[in-house]
Amino acid sequence: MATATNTREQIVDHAYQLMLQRGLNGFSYRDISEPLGIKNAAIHYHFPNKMDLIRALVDENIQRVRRATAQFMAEGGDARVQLEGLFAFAQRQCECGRPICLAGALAIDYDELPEEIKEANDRFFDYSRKWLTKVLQLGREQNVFSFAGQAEIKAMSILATVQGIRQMARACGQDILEPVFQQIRLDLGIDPGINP
Amino acid sequence: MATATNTREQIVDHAYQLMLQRGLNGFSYRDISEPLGIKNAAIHYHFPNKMDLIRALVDENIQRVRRATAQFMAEGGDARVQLEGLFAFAQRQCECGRPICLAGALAIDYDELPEEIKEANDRFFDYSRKWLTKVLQLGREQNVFSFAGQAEIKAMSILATVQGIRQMARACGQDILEPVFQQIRLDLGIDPGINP
DNA sequence: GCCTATACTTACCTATAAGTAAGTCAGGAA
DNA sequence: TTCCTGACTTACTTATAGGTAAGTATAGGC
Repeated sequence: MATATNTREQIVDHAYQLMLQRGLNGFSYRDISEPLGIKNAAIHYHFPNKMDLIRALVDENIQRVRRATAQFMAEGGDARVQLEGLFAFAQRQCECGRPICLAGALAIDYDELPEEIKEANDRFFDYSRKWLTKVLQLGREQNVFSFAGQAEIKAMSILATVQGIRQMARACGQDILEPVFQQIRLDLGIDPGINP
Repeated sequence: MATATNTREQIVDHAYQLMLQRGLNGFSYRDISEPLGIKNAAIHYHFPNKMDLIRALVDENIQRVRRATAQFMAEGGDARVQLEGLFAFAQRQCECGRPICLAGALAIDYDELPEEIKEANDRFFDYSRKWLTKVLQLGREQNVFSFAGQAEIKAMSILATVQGIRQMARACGQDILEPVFQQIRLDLGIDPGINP
């Protein structure tokens, strides 16, 4: 049928939004099927059980970050632009009602997840850390970042800060994002006068 | 009855643990009543509905942080000791199966919460931020911390980092905590040779 | 010894969750 | 033209959730 892939995509889209706003146990198949005007069983047709659906969200999540960073990972580039990309992404997600990221949302339900989903989610963290490590290493070489310690640990630390502030934005509002991003820039010794 | 307050406390204890491990919608009254050898209705007796129970957890959370920091907030003290207290607390919580903090766990379920619980939870964030801001300000005056920007924003940034890394510890294991805490120390220019 | 409040248990209710088996129906291949 | 496959719907099942009303046992005050 012509709408086949379309329905599947719409299910994933809705599930993604619901997952980020309410968590794994905070939404049901009805929350997806009703707004789409389909039946619950239609979701079961595409995703036999809920974990199959969650698996699709995790895969989607990995693909998105890979797409967004593919060029940099292959060819390198301006470190500051990459870092600003991370900030802008978090900002946009907040604005469209997705303050908390998928990997963060799944952390709460972690021991409910089957092993393969844990592994897939871990790959998202691994990839993100590798990307930001490369950004920081290059930025140091380009003399636009300055920080103490290993790039890999600094990368974990910045990812944690972004993760944490997105979580806190739910309570405090998204206005806290930009000041904290500015603090990260300050801590990286970024000269505000020089734009990339 | 002699066991009255005891039962109530045990309910709160179990609920606290379950809330942190599975999130608001990830545990049921049965998960509390069964291990305690009581009936679901006994929980309803103490907490007429689930939100009353959650409210008790949030109150408990605020009281704990106030107790832990009361002396410093009244009289001041060594800034490094306070900061290490935060790190040690996070470390201990991870070790006893509570990687994610209550306020963070509730962030996922935020729009499900009644207004009064949101406000109570916000007070936890506010209080934590005020405490850490004071720690950073004093540390700067004591010449043991050095950082760029406002103490209040730096405080938010550090709280976010701790919050975020605790979330990530669920996936990556608690071994990532200490390196990231060390990064926070480095970023604060803490001299590792001088112990408080 | 009776009374009352506290701290429960027993026995229910209703709603909703995830999931399934069987049927429908359109469109393309043989 | 028939038949098969993909994409569903209809109509169910079973389990569990949160919640309630009425009853019970015990301790302490009078």
